[in-house]
Amino acid sequence: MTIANPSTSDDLGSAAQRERRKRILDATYDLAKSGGFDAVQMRAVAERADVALGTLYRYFPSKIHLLVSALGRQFDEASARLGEREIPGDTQAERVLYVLKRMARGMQGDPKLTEALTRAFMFADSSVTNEIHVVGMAMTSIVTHAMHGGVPDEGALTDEDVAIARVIGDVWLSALVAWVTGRSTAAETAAHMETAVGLILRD
Amino acid sequence: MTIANPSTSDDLGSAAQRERRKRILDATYDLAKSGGFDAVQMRAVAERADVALGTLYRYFPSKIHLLVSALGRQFDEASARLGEREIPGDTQAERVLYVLKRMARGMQGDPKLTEALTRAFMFADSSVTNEIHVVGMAMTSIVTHAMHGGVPDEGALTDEDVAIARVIGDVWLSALVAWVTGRSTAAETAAHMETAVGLILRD
DNA sequence: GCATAATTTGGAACACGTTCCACTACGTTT
DNA sequence: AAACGTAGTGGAACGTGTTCCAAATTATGC
Repeated sequence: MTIANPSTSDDLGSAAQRERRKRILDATYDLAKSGGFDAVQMRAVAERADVALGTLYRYFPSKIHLLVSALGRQFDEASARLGEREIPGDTQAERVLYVLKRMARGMQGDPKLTEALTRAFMFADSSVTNEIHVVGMAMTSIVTHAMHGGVPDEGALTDEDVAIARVIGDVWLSALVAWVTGRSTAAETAAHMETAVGLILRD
Repeated sequence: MTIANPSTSDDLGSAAQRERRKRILDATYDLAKSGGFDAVQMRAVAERADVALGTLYRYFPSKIHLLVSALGRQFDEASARLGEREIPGDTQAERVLYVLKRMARGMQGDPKLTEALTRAFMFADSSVTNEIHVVGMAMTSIVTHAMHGGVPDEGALTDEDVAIARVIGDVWLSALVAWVTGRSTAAETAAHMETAVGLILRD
């Protein structure tokens, strides 16, 4: 018996499988967008994606895997969009804040979606390492890209740059959780990020 | 009809109620310590605390409230223990790292417990704001105490000190989540915290 | 085109968080 | 001491994530 795992194996399977996978992620996205974490119910996802429950679980072994995969797709897209353009701002801090604010705006426009994806990310255990890694890389790449002003000069990426980007990503994540769970407002979150970036990126 | 809520009301109720509350938190602690988040099952907590399931829910309206309250008790104790002593180290960075490492050691000694409490903390929504606040304050107070060298000179606590402490707390939390969920090792976590504190607390 | 393997389906079943209810025990007021 | 209200008990029941299975469907090798 071949053990196929369409969600993590490198080869993406047949066209029909790729199509199913996309339908599932789209359904997840829609449900998350309209009702948040709680609305992403496995039976509902399966029904909307027009697959059986068992099939859904074959593609994504848990609700968390499913949501984190959807988050990964989001971040990849955001990262690609931002990668195309120059980032305005004269200092690293300004550019990073520009990008973070931009992302924050996007997320605030879809609070339910953001809540669902963030919750899943925070709840993920080690079985979701691969999917998490995708998100972490995208986050780091977004921040380093902003630090370097949007010029794709990858040679200039030092270890310290990456370390800094990871620290900023950490603060961003904590702030996001606080916002998503209603413990802080969007304005407080923005102010907090300014403080943090100001501290970390003193030029 | 008086609406009693023994878990959040300021007055802690009768001695019997305080006793029940303690038994419940102790049971939570024991179960979390031996089996982590999944082992803290409401029926199991109720049974071990010798309380009916309905009573458990009267004291703590959800599993998350329960675990976050237990976490709050932990942090309060840690904060009190640390508050008594002078913190060794010549610079703010050294002292903060000393304290963080100390806490990390404690947490690594009880990985299951740490996993349960951290998971709950990250999953909490706005209905848990009060309990979360207790934890946040304890964390901030631990870090600022370390920054000031352990001398209880509260007058010196500036807004910036608090902001810095919060940023460090954010990084610490993200690192903790990564460690708890098996995405990074204890050593990586420690190194990451050194980087972050070094960046944030350049004297 | 057939035989065989792999995948998908539909749905039952289970686990655990949560809710609800009827009943009992207890402490307070009078 | 009697009546009343509040808290606690025991247990059934419900919702949703997850698992499992037999039957149907689809893909693959010959």
